[in-house]
Amino acid sequence: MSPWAILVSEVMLAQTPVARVVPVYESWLDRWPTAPALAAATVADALRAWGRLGYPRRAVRLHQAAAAITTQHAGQVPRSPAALRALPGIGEYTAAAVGSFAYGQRHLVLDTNVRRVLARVVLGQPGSSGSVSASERRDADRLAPTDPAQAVRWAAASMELGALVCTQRSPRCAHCPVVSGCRWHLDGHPDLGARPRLAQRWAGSDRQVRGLLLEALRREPGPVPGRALTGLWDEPDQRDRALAGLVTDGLVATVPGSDLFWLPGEEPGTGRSPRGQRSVHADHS
DNA sequence: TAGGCGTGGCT
DNA sequence: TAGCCAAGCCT
Repeated sequence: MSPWAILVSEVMLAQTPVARVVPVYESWLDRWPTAPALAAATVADALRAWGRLGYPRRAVRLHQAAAAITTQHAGQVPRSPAALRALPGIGEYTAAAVGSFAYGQRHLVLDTNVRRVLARVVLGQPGSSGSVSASERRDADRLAPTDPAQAVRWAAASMELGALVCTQRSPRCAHCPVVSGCRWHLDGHPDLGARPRLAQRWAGSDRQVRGLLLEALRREPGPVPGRALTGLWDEPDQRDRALAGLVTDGLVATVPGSDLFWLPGEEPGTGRSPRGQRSVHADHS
């Protein structure tokens, strides 16, 4: 796998089950095998190829990252954590994962699975929450091998352990290779309360409306009148709010007052490079 | 820093 | 059935 392929996989796998990622990932890399290839496409192309993976802003940010890689790094995914971290949509975890799995560097790859494993084994707690703490980094740094190649293996192994064995709801302790040293298991699986985060209501949420609107725009080849979107949701205020949010987030383009909406990159009109017809958001960036 | 951000399978 | 859950990032 190329560093670009690894970067794409990490972005897609964030918050999305691997089984759903695989087909999109394969067709995506088949179409855009390098960052410059994606950068040459439109955001609309990226959003349609993203399909129903969810969190479509990831597709927009991946497109932005591809552009930055093309213009600022000669088309090559950067190696340094700082440069990776500076790319749109690349946070601490993804930068560490790309540095590790693409370039063989030693990093603390603290995704939700690794953090849960460490919380249970080291602290005897059912899980972790919030942002990564200094003590979590100390524990991870103490446990990870010093040698970079071994540290990469350790990172991959600890992620797998959390994803397949030390799972959130039904941990398979009988099959766990480190159960004998797991403080949480030895303590009898205490449930120290601390609910991670209350699940947000889905039905009737702005997220649901955004999903409906974007799905409709993905299906259309070009600009769509706002009135064509009204039938998708019966509360006009919420529909307008959701649409405005999509524009703000760079997922939808429009011209203020025009009542036309489209996926960024497929501007209506003359067909010439339409400077003034980018999204409202882009005009201020 | 808590909350917003999609989607669909699983229990 | 209605939550719960899945390799985060950003503001």
